[in-house]
Amino acid sequence: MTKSLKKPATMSDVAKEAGVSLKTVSRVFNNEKYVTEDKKARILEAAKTLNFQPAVAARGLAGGRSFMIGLFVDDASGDYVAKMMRGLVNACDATGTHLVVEVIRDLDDVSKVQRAVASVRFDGVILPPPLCDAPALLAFLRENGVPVARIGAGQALEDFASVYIDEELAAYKMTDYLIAKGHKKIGFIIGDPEHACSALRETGYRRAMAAAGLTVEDRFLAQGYFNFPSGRDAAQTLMQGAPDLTAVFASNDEMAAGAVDYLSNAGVRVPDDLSVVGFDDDIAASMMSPTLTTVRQPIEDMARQAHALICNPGDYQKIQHRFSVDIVERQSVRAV
Amino acid sequence: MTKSLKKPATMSDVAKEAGVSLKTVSRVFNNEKYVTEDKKARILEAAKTLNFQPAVAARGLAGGRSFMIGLFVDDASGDYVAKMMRGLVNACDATGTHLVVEVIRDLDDVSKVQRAVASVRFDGVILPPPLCDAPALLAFLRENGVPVARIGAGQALEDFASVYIDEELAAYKMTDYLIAKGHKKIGFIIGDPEHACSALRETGYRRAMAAAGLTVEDRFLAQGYFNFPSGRDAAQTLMQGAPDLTAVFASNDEMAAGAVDYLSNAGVRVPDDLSVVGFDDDIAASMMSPTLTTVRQPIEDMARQAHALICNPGDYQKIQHRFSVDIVERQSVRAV
DNA sequence: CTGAAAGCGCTTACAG
DNA sequence: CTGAAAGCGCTTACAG
Repeated sequence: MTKSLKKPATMSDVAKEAGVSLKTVSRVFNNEKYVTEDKKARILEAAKTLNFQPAVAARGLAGGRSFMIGLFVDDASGDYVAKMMRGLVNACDATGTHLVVEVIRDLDDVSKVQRAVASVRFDGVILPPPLCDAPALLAFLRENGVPVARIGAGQALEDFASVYIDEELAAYKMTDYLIAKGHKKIGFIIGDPEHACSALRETGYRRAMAAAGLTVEDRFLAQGYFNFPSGRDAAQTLMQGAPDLTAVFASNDEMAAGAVDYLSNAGVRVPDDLSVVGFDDDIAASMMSPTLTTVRQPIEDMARQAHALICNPGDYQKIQHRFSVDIVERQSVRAV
Repeated sequence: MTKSLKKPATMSDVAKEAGVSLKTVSRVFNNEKYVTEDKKARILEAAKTLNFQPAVAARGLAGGRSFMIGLFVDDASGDYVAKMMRGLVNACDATGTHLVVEVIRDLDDVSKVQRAVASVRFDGVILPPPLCDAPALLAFLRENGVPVARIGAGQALEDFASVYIDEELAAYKMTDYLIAKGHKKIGFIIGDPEHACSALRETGYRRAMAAAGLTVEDRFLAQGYFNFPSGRDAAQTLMQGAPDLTAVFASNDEMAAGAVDYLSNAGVRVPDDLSVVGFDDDIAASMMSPTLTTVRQPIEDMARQAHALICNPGDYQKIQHRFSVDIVERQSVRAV
């Protein structure tokens, strides 16, 4: 009736219990073929009664796989990271691999990455923005042969796996959506210049405006940094320079939320006086009021796919996986 | 000029390069004493030029430490998790240890935990709510001798390290704050019953009311589940049954945000018609409008401390570390 | 203060 | 289909 008291069972314990060799046990835990069903069953049963689970440390040392997937982020906060983590943890569970999170603040200093990589020997590393576009980091990982999957990268790179959306097209569509609603003077809040997607989304906005024959005046644009306060500030700038706008497209939801916050405090009603849209379908988008019309990108799925690209030994490089986006219509837009 | 091309350097490489034995190199990387400064310097230099970093897998196998800290959560979303992660990653960086995130959805099913623990052999595991109060999980970890640090646990447990705040006192203070502002009819939105803190916060609220000679009628209470929609629903329930309330204390910020959302859509102005306060100082608290008065608990610091309790070989058990809280005054309360 | 030996728990070739 | 041997890169006792 006593449970396992301290020392975890080892593969040899299982081998002995099942009356087979070490190697045979190893085979079943690695899904190799050539093991009779008979033995396999005995081994699995022995493993179960002994509560055996192969130790990743030993497997790593002997086999060259660490069973560790690195998620490198510049900041662990935010709904974007949370969504990636959900997708990744899920994929990890399904593959017997584990998610280790590393925060890399300085995109130009590779030393921390080098230490992490050298000590953990990740089976692969996931790089969300803005790390996915950091040249120094990418170069280091390439030189050291670390499998990489980039999420939401701004530009394609032949030798790295990548999952992404067409940022420019997405912004184009959203702008077009606003235009279809009758808006002509549409403002735009630019994202953090450090993120490659910022320029792409701006381009999409400009293209859509141009395609509709609408002019983009300088005063229609304001610089933000993908966070709430900068959205607030940008809205203020916009309202001062371009009070004639009927809609504002913030290039992410946090900024949109900041903008709406500023506006409501300034007595500008959304969407009655001004329509506002965002990008990401951040959790904040459904928690604010009015709820925010935004571009949804399937981050959780993208993360899962990124994990797959890393784990499948197939030529993971060269694999570029594009995801499509939807516009989620909520309450923050009004037709004019 | 060629950089490290593939195979990472090993400790033997460093030993050779520095002209010492393997063991001596090992000594300096483990901060053992008895190494002459002279040799130590040579070793460190050799390590640097070779870009050497001890492999955790090898260290783990030989030394019995995995250098992995497990963060077990029931859901990877939310600002609470983000804050913990920030504190933990920070502590990990400082100690050469790594953060592995595992999502445990079923609090009664130990099988997933058992698999993770057996394969990774965590140096320790961090348990935030509600996992920190899950009996089955705790029992398993105890039986297997896994060092544990609980964050925000509802009840003390002699044999597990714990960092926490006095939930009841915090809720008492917040209620008292509202009372000091002249409120007498104060509503309360109860948190998820699965979280031990929910009952404690409710008790704090009730005690403060009683201490002030105020009555808590049943209609002053509504059940929530610590998320936005449930806050919205609870506010509706409250407004229907107790339209005479002048303040509502939501036992976390997400519910408070949901409540405010419902209220503003229902034409109830916050704080003019009704004051609302929350708990946590979630990022949402400063992003909503009005900004939310709430209880701030130092989650990041608590997480760092939890990590320390696990890593310091001292009798980590028995160590119960209490943190204090502050009331953050913002815009959602009005004196009556 | 320093080092040679053994071994951690697996997987990798290699034989059969 | 199965197993015995060697070795992954470190740390642990143990000697000196």
